[in-house]
Order: sequence, then structure tokens, then C-alpha cells
Amino acid sequence: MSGEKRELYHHEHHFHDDLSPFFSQRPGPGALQELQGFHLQAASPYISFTDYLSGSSDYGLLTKTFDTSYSSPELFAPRDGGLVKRELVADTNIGPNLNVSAGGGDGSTTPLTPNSSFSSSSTEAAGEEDSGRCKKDRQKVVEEEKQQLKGSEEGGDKSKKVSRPRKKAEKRQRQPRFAFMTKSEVDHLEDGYRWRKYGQKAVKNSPYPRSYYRCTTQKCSVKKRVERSYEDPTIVITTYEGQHTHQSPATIRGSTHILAPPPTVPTSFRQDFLMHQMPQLSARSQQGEANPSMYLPTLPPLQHPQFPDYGLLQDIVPAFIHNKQP
DNA sequence: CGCTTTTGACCCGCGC
DNA sequence: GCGCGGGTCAAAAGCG
Repeated sequence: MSGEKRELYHHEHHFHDDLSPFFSQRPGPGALQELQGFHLQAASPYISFTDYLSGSSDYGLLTKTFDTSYSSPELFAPRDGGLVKRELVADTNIGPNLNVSAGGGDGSTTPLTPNSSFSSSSTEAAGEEDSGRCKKDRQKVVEEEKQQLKGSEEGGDKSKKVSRPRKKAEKRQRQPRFAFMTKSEVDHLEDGYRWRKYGQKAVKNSPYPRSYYRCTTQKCSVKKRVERSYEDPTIVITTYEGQHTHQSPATIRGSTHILAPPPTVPTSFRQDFLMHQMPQLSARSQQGEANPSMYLPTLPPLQHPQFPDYGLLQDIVPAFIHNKQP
């Protein structure tokens, strides 16, 4: 693990583990102000996506973005084809001007069954240094040992959930997180990956439960939590944790081009996301240029060339980085 | 039949 | 030490 990584974790130390306090706040006039402030920051040469994701930017600033929201009409698709909700969560000067199609640049692709509006996003960089990691470590160890126990204890006592032997093991850092607020009437939004639900918990002070999902792809440990804001039930908070070790199935199916239109949502997602995060890019998109990667040369040098794979974002940001001109 | 969802139990860290 | 809350497990049920 690099020193850079360590710093990442250090930064997350300032982050509350649970994002809900941020997301639970209803967007409002004040929020809009914050949002605008955020946009200024996002457009700044000194704060980029990469900065957010690598944890190098000011998380105090980031947390402000949680209060805010702005929409993208084509971000996630409902899993069940549920109701479509495309209204703006908060008006901004960039959302309505977006001319982003799901077509990855040619604008010819049919919009994807949107039912939700991208509202806001934020990173929660890597793990809580100590406690979080230790906990994760142990759980990881437990999982591994369970596997061994299954082999060795066959026919043994299965009545009770084992008191698991513990031993020291390699530390496992908590995965970086990235959260989105989405205005949607369905909880689980299609994002191009396949997920299996492995748990659901009641959320304190909220009538809405939190669901836990894991990526079904083997050896991919990405997880996500989905919950509804208790103050604004139309808002779904999705928190991704970890890095996909594979491409989105949808992307694979669709094309090899990173921004080519998959049959489902991800490209739209990526573009919207990128556009939202980079207003100057979205402005140019109105001139008929729709491929975000085309603008990348205009971006300032990235401060953190080592960009981790952030699940969904892996498909956004690599374009961001790899297309960067020398 | 295989995969996903549901759901109660369990584990763990933390605060009191 | 105890209770609480977050996170995860895994058996059972559901589904296509």
C-alpha cells in the first residue's frame, strides 16, 4: 500500500461513516448556494474528480455537496421499469442545459428508461483508518475461516453459528466509497452491474430500510448500500464501496469503446456524471461535442495519476485520465 | 435447478 | 459490562 493510499484513509477519517446525515437534508435554497459553490470548486483546476476520488480534496467541501442536488435525466434505470421521475431536484445552471445522450457521443442512442434523476454525489474515500479497518479485517478473516471450517467441520456441529476462531491476518483496508443521491421512486436502480442483495437493516430514525448489495461477479467485492432519505422519501441514496474488478456487463455487451452506448444505462450515467461534475465540459457539449473524453486535454494536470477503480466511475474517469494529453 | 431475495441471528465497535 | 447500531451471514423461501 502506497503512502498515497494511506493519506487517502487518513482523509476519510474526517468522514462520517454513515452518509445519511448528509443526504437526509432536503435540498433547498441554501443547498443551491452550496451547490454552486461546489461547482466552482469542481471547475477549479485544483479540484478534480480524481481529487475527490483519491481523497485529496477537502472533504469539508465535499460534505457540502451532499446537501445539494442537481439532476440528470438519464442516470439510472429502474430495475422494474417503475415510474419515471425526471424532475429537477434543485435547479442549477448546468442541469437543464445538458445535451447528453446515452449514445456516448453520437447522440443517436435511445434514451434509457430513466426513472430517476441524478442528484448529487460524493466520495467517501477509503476506510476508517483503524476501527473500520479492523472490523473489516476481522470480518474478512471470518469469511475466509468459514470457508475452511466448512471443509473441516463437515458433519460437525452446524446447529449454532460458529464462534469463529480468530487469528491475525493481513489487514484489509476499507474500500473507498462513493455515494449518489438519486431522485427515484424505485429503490434499486439499474446501473449496469449485477447485484445480489445480502442484507437489509432498519435505519435509525428512518422508516426506510437500508439494503445491502454485493456485486455478483466472482472476485469482485464491490458493495453498495441503498437507502431512502427519511426527510425526502423521493431521494434514494446509493453508496458504492469498493472497486469493480471487471467491466460493467452492460459495457461488455455493448461495445469495447469506453464510452460506447451499452444497452443499459452506464454510459449515460458516466457522461451525465462527468458533465455534471465538469460544467465547463457540459457547456461545450452543446456545441455538438458529446464525448467527454474529447475535452480531457483541456483539463489541468491531474494531481493523482493513480486513479483507483471506483466501480461505476472506473468507466468515467479512466477516460478522463487516459485520454489526457501529455 | 440455479439464482436472488428475505430475514433473523450473529459479530463487532463504540458510547455510556 | 451492557446496550445499541451498523454490517454481514446463511438458511429458507421465492422466482423464472
